[in-house]
Amino acid sequence: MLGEKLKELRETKGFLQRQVAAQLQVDTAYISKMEHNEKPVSRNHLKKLSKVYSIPEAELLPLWLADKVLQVIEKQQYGIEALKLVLNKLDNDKSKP
Amino acid sequence: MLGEKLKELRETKGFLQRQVAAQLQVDTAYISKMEHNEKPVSRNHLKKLSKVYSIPEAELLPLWLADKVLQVIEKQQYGIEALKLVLNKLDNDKSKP
DNA sequence: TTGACTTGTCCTATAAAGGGCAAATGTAAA
DNA sequence: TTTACATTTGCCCTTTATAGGACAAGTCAA
Repeated sequence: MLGEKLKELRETKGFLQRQVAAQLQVDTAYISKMEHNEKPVSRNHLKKLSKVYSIPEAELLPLWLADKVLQVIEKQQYGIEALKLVLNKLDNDKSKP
Repeated sequence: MLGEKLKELRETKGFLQRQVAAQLQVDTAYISKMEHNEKPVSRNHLKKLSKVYSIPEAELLPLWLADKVLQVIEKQQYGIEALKLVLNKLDNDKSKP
């Protein structure tokens, strides 16, 4: 999910991977993999990316987290049930902290 | 979430941690930690536990997965948003596989 | 051809899993 | 009020997995 967003941002801003790579001080292959969800994006890179693309980090963070969740449940049975359990629990914990 | 369930199961079956520990071939401290969510439960142990307590693994798996998800989003902002994004994506992917 | 991007392979460092041991604490009964 | 288990907690250790990243070679479009 994050990958697509990053690619889209880069393209609408008209940047080349080479340019973004320079800002993060990595090579272009690394950027390519981020945009294809083949490498996780570190919190640190996420922050830099939000600067490079001039958007609030808050716009990327949910996607970033979602990818991490996705990776936990992918190829696993009961993923949806698990997510619902978690949502319920969070809801529940909120009312009595 | 899983910990509480394991403890409850053990108690209603009237087992001691020592007995369960023997079945899994670990020490009682390890069982205690599982029941307090202080150590993750491996898939393998989960399977054994389902046998020890004579319940289908399917009764434990969602809780087990939920704990893993929880651990990803805990102490993180936008956890709920992320979960909702994931649920949407899964829903979406289902319709066009 | 050249420049942009992708893909595969490899390496290293760090973090987490899996687990033991000892000491502390809880608890019931003699 | 000791004794005897059951459980919990803290600390330690080793192994495995993953993150983070480089590099080379491949593909794709103009």
